[in-house]
Amino acid sequence: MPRRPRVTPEQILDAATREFAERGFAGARVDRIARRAGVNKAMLYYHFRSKQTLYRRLLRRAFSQAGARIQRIADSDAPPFEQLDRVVALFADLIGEQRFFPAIMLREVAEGGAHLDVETLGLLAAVPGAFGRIVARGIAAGEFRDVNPLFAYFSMMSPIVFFLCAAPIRRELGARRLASPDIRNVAAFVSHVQANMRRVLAPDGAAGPRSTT
Amino acid sequence: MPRRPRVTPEQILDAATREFAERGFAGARVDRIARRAGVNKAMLYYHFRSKQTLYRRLLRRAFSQAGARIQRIADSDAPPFEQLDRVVALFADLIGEQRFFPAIMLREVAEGGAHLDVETLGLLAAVPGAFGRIVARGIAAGEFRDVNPLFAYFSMMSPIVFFLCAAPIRRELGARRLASPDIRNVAAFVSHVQANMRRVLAPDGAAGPRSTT
DNA sequence: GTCTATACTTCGATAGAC
DNA sequence: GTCTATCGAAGTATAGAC
Repeated sequence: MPRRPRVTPEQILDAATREFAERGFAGARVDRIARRAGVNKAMLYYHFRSKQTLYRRLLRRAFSQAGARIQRIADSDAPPFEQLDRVVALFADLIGEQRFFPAIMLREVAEGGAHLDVETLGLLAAVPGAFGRIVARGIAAGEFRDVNPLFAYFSMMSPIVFFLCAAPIRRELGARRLASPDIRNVAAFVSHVQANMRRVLAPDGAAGPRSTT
Repeated sequence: MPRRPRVTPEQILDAATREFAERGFAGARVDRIARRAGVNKAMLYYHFRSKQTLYRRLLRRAFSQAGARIQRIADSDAPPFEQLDRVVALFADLIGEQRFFPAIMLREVAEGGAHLDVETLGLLAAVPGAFGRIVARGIAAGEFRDVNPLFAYFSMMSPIVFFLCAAPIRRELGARRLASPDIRNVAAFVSHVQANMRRVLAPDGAAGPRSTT
């Protein structure tokens, strides 16, 4: 029975996520990823053919997880407005669990998806896809007003990702008294986005239901 | 009377904006910036001390312009909901004019502001600052409901920046039939965000005014 | 599977002539 | 102000022993 390797590829992916998040694809150093994961460079290249392979593998892992969990909400029999609240909270949770991943998303968007291959693109597309099904179902049920599901996706996801990623800059601005320092509260912002989305999707003339939490 | 230099520092800044947007700070190549601007590397280093100096200078230029133009809207005597519509449209316009800048913003946020010095941070902070004054004035006038102005800023700015930056990826997904290909319409998305913000800021019980355009 | 040592390349920055 | 040539540092990737 073979002994479990001391450092698993999984741990290398974790270290790489952090490095790519902090420095970007070009700025990431394979040396540093290896050191952070507790392996040497040769070991890393043994498990992953190249820096790019490593990068794509961690993207696929994160997109798969996110897509599956959103789809689970879509498949639940909760009413549309509750699914909406839940999916907003899920995004914040995902970021809490994978603290370094959203920065990678931001960079990849900025780069125009330069490092994405077809398989990774497919997994990425499943995320707005699953969200879109929630919105479409709400519209079909007459609970949501008729909006473009992809527009709704961007209106929901972008503020969450942006606000949470910008935490270090907001902290810096607060410390230097360039902005009010009291708005670091992530939970408050998540509630704000939930309230926004209820208003955005409420049918004309209705104020939309209050929080379901 | 001295002859105007063939290539002005201004042109170098433009070339650098594009290069930094496409490749990020670490991925940007000084050689390429020089070539794109039509100067040689030594000339570039003559005008700008280092890669980092160049980078900060272009950030300051863009933040100053954006901050000033938002403040101009805030200083106008247009009613709050119209100022809101205008500032959303302004963001889209700014991106149209400085097509490559938002990608730099996205990356800088992802990086936690690692390349920003105090002066640049100050100019950056003026952007949400000016927007916040529009919101605060609307709240004081009883036209907007009471929301955190910075929350409102992120709710407005993030979708615009994200959606426009993601255009290449959306195009790619459409071409590969991984997503519906028909949603490239920037103008439609801007209208969507304007409508969203009116709903977000409308006082409780009111549906908020219709479009003012 | 694990490691050390290193080959090969690229890049930021500068020297120094004009 | 403008240019050519180049230095030195740092990076990805691999060779080859164990």
